[in-house]
Amino acid sequence: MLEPIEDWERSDYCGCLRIKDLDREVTLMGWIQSHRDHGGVIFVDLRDREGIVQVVFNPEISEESHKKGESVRDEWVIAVRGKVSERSADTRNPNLLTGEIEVIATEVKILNTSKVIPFQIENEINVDEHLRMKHRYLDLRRPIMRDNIISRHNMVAAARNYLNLEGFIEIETPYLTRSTPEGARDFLVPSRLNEGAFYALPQSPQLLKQTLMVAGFDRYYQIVRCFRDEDLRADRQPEFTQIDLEISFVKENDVMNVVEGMLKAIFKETKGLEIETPFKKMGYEESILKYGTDRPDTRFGLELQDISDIFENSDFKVFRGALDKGGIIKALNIKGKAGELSRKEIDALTEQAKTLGAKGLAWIKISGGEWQSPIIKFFSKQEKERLEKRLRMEDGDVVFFGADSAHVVNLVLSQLRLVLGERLGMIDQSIFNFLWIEDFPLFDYDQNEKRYVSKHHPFTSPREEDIKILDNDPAKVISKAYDIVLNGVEIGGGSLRIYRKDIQEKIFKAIGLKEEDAEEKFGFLLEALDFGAPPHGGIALGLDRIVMLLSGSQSIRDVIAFPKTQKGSDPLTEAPSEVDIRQLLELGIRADIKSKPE
RNA sequence: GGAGCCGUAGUUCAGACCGGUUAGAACGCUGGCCUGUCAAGCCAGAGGUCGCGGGUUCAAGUCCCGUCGGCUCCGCCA
Repeated sequence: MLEPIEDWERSDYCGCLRIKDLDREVTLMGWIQSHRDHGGVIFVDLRDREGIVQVVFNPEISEESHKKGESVRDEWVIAVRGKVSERSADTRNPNLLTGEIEVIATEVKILNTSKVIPFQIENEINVDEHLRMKHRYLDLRRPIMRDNIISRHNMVAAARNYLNLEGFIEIETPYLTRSTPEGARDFLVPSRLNEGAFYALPQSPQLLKQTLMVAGFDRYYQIVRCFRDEDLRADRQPEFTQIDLEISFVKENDVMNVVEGMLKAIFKETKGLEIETPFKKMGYEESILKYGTDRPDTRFGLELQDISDIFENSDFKVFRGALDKGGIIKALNIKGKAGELSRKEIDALTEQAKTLGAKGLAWIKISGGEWQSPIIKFFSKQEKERLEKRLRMEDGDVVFFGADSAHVVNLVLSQLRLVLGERLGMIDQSIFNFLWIEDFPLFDYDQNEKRYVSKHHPFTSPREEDIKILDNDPAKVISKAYDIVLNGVEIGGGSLRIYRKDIQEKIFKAIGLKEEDAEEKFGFLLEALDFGAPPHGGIALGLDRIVMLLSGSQSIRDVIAFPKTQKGSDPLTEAPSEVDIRQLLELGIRADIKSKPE
């Protein structure tokens, strides 16, 4: 039944045929999207990567082709020769780009069959993701997935094109590199030639791209895979792709200009969208204050307000207690939406807040001039007045409160802000809202390890004016780092780097890295800094996340051809897998192998 | 490491709260009819290790314990 392709050559993509191709003899090859057998005439929707066209099998045109048309099933692969003809007015399909025409089959070859597919090849499916991944070759046949992958390709092409024209040189850095156990957990690769030693897959090419600056390649980029052995999320995979770049002899704005130009080109070329540059900028402190996060979604307002001062001497134990423990109190006023939020819904939000570590979620609802709230009875008259004035509370408002450590309050209220923004339809889904966050503190204090740690990474330059307080007031030091945020998603981060050895050593000292440890881990960089390192800076953009936002996908997995599940496994290849004991012996590695029959 | 939701025909789900006859529906699949459909239609039919293991019970898809897997989130992600 199956026939070889022989000398048949495809003349067109199914999805590309139009009325302009009328009367042409074409040869198509593709998959059967659906077949409709009317006993006489048979219709087949033939699909390839460009789309679908209707093929007609008419026994009066070709008895043999019609017979084959009767036998075919969904997802079989066929080749069709036939003539492009115009559909009559009443049989046109406006839902298909090819809907004005159809191909009348004169000759057919069945190239391959298919088992019955486990899920439909169409956009709107609701199928377990494990099943989709196990049959990824089918999942990727779905138009929406195909478009995501193609859109990703177009985006990379646009980025390369822009950077090439701007004088950047793409340079590859090794994937087998050295473990530097600062930051994320490394994926390790045992070295056979050096028993007991390991390579690490790079978390980013950070140190090597800085080395390239010292080498004089003053404008570098790379579309590069990075690896981090941490837990997965909807927007986090253990291997992901960055648009990584680094430039010598620049200031923050120069890097930002390149990124803005590149994103402008990408959106123009892949979406036909004009995005406005330069992007808005916001200081880290302002972002935390108003939005409770360093990646605010600024497509809508709904800002948080710090009201700690109002309750400094309050009798309300919950609020006062939070303050006494060094915490804060913040409020979120949902203007005029009291009618839209039921008590039941507020209770559900409270439960949600608890999963984030809050002890509860206080609220006040104003309706008919009445303040309804389980906590209002604990407020003094003065507190009520100051609250009303500060939050501009009016009839119809709902106010939510967070009182806890700054971390919990910001986490809970920033989440609540997003949930309510979405729920109440305050977000314009058609907008792409870019924002730079700058003036990050250089360090965070790690409570567990009782030491300062780099907020960005230890090669980030502090502001010149802060170098003198590095030793005695590290918490106050501001860095020359910048993050770029799109619709509340961090899509990239970068900084001006340290290019002087003495300052780099000071930073290592500030984060408690001993001289000999610094020497062992980063000795090559420190030495390079001693051989004429130019001032330089750069950024890394998360390619997968940008494609995710650009395509309106809910998960990064939908823009990666072969992603991993939350457990880091791949249902298609069944990676990771156990390995042969002989492989381990060669590597000088012992492991607890669960015995597994052949 | 922790929290939540989910797992029943090929697929998506109902059945579970309140244990009891032969586990249902839709789509898909198979066969038949059908010359203008495009989510084709009509008729007939097949299809189940209720994720897995253990427990309670006269009796478990349903209750209990454990475990595996998928998703979301916290921690983690310099």
